[in-house]
Amino acid sequence: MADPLEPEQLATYFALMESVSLLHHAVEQQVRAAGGLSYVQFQLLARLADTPERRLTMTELADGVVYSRSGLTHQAGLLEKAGLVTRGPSPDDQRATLVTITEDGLARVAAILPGHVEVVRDLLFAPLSDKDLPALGDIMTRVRDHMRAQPPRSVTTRRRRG
Amino acid sequence: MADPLEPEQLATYFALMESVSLLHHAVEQQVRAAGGLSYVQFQLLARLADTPERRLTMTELADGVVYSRSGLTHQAGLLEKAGLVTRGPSPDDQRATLVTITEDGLARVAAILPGHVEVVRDLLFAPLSDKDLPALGDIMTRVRDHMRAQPPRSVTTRRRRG
DNA sequence: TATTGTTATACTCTATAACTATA
DNA sequence: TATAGTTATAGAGTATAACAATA
Repeated sequence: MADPLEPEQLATYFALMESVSLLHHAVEQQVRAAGGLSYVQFQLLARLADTPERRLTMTELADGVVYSRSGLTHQAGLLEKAGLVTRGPSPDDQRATLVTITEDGLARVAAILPGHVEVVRDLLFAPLSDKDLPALGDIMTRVRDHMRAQPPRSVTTRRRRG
Repeated sequence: MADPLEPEQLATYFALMESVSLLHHAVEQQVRAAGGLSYVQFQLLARLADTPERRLTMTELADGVVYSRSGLTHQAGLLEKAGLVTRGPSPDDQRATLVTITEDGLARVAAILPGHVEVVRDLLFAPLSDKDLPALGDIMTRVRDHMRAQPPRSVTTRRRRG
């Protein structure tokens, strides 16, 4: 289990991390320039906009975007202060908070999206062939699902070598 | 140019970003638990360790890891204070600072690496087939090289639609 | 003039722990 | 007891602008 990665694995890992770092940096700038939001805030809004009901509980909203409850509370507070979402109690579960995207929030997403798509296309998809797209999509979907299924693997839970 | 991404592109983009976000979070925790470093600090050390001379100028060191000079100065200062690197003038260019990894720095990298590799293998490579690895490596290498070749694309430089 | 790097500063993000309230 | 969320707080990361020194 302590075997080193093969050189090809290592190179692939590094290429993946650096590519996404560069892409993240680029879209972060675009989102901030076009909409005055951080990428995390944009992701949260985009997620809400993509929901039929246009609302999610805090826990649902956090999933995959933010890794601490307090962090999400903070970001949701900023979005609410900016008038892009509202927060209210859930009828189903009195403990839960329903976050709903406002018209302004939808407009903000719409204002950011075209430029965002342009950056992603120019940086990520431009160098890919027609064959690469489904291959990458298939691989990354599988990887994501695998990671989601993993136990949180928090440091405290982590077993050191079996 | 303002055409939306095709659904397959969008799904691929999201899967890529979420996967790497999860992976980044996991390795960040591993690096901090095993070596008391942030991922950026580990990347800087690993980069130095991978160099024949075991030293690079600040500018060379920054490349692809950090996006502001002051940020690198800050991180290099932390690494120096921890005794993991030393900084000194370059004989070739009096303006440049040569950053050299110390024995302690090399030992720190060595202490982190096995667990790091384990996390990467378990999270990223476990769900990949023998065919997927070269495919992903090829694609991400191409994407990275393409992004590196791009003009910085800073917001101020960015042209809006040709 | 352009480049390398540092400093000072300010801001954002994130995480931890303690807490309230509901299931 | 466990879960949903908030608050307060502290720490780390990052970026901007002004600066000094060398090419």
